[in-house]
Amino acid sequence: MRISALAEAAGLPVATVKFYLREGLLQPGVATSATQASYDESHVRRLRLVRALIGSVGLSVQQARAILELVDDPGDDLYSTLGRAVEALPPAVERREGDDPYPRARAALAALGQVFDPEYAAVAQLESALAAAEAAGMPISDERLQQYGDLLRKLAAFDLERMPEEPHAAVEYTVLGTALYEPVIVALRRLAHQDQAARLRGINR
Amino acid sequence: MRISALAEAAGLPVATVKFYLREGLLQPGVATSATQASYDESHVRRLRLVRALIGSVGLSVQQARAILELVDDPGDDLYSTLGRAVEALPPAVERREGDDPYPRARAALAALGQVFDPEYAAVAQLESALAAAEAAGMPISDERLQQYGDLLRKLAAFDLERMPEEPHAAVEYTVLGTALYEPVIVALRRLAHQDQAARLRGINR
DNA sequence: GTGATTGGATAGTGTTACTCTCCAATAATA
DNA sequence: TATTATTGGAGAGTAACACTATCCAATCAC
Repeated sequence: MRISALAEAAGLPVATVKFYLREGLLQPGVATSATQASYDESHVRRLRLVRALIGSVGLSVQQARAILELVDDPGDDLYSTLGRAVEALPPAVERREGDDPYPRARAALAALGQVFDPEYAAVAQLESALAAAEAAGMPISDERLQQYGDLLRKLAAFDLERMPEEPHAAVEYTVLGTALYEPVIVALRRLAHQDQAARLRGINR
Repeated sequence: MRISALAEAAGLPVATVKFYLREGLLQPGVATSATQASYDESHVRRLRLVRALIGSVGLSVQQARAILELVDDPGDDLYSTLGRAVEALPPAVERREGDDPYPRARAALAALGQVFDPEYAAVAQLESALAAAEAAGMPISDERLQQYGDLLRKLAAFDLERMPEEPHAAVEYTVLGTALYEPVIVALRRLAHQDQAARLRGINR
């Protein structure tokens, strides 16, 4: 399969496929001569993954590259690989210095009784999200935090139970599951709100 | 308060405050002369909200404007206001035509027994998220869908129970709650995964 | 009265994600 | 074999975005 066939199979312009090659998002094909390379199904699958990450999940090219590198070359520690994946995912936050750089997140996680590594980017992401809610005049109450925390721990437990045994598959599941399932969760939450609102509305009429 | 004091109070450059004024994200101050206007605490609060939406939640200026317009001028129907808010929030999806434009979402919501309006943007967002997971080779199983759906309905029920009575407050709660609490939920899910992974890791050693 | 600040308009900047153009080398077809 | 089409690779161009800077005459503060 040459590049034009690959582009067609993936439903993308050739120029875009070349761009992804240049950016290192797509592995090069096997060069068969100075001006020809051949591609296969694995390239088509990869392009679909790239489009899913960039188009649907909304990652930047840089973020997608970071995620793909982790999937391609996961290292041996699932724990630290997940850490690096979360750092690559939005929202981008800068790591802070000083004692107690994440007071809201620390308090929240302590209230939930969760263990956490302050280096893990999600801590800074939680801090930023809690600060934004507060700044906008809608702080998260302790009660809401407990409720959210409980439900999301259940959700995480479910995910972890279904993690594949084999290390490489486990990394792919964890990293891509984080990136790909979050939009599903957000959409389902919005729909659950509508479902509940519709029921209330039905009752009120 | 003049513009420079306002900018300082919000921790932003004057040029940026002017930019937000131009873009209609910040309500104009009271003009006291041809070259002077006065601002108050409400402008400071608004700027904090704008920065929360743009900086922390990651909305574009356009999306933030759409959300702020809904909060400022909510109309009388909470249901349709929430619909327009969700349309303004990422991920941006285009509405599709034809019969059964959202097959995956339709099937998923039918399996969950949820009522839904196909015009509601979250349906297209769910379709896109499910398609992305599928394209990337990690489709959402029925079992996972049930689990996610159940937990998120519980979460939505909690949110709805705490909705303020007063209509304007209810709209603000619903629209801003959707925009501001989603990042909290995503961060908490990531942290719940880490918590669970750390516990597993502890057991394995 | 004079230097600083203001609102308002316009233009410029850096980043991002493509998209286009060009080229000589090669492949496909007549 | 001749000729037309396509390729990989490199570079430049583009459109959108979120600011940021500059200018200006009108006003303000001292």
